[in-house]
Amino acid sequence: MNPENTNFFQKVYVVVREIPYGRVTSYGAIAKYLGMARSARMVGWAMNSAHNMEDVPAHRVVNRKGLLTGKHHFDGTNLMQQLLENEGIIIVDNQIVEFEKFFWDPWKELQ
DNA sequence: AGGTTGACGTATT
DNA sequence: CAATACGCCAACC
Repeated sequence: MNPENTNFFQKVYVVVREIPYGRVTSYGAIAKYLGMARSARMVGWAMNSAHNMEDVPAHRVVNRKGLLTGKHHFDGTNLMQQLLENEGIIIVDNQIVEFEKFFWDPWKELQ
């Protein structure tokens, strides 16, 4: 995989790195910010590549519902939840409690 | 070269 | 209001 050829992936990494501590965002929000709101799935694939990127906190990115859909992709079964809880985010049944409260919208924040 | 999958989201029934 | 269908676009088989 050559992220260097795909600016889209680079942009995703940049946005994810901009997520403040104790905050989370959604794939759609990032996709929208990048102008690819129609393909939130690509953000997920970008995260998959970001798996090698240590600077990209993929655990802070969840789906629109605040559900940790990709936690299974992490090393540990509940590693993603552990990381989020470590940042003060409460998670119950793989879902972020008061997701809207912790939600960080790049379109709104960085605009 | 073609078909399927997927860390999603929105629309429709 | 819940469940299902479909569209997106890249990667994988």
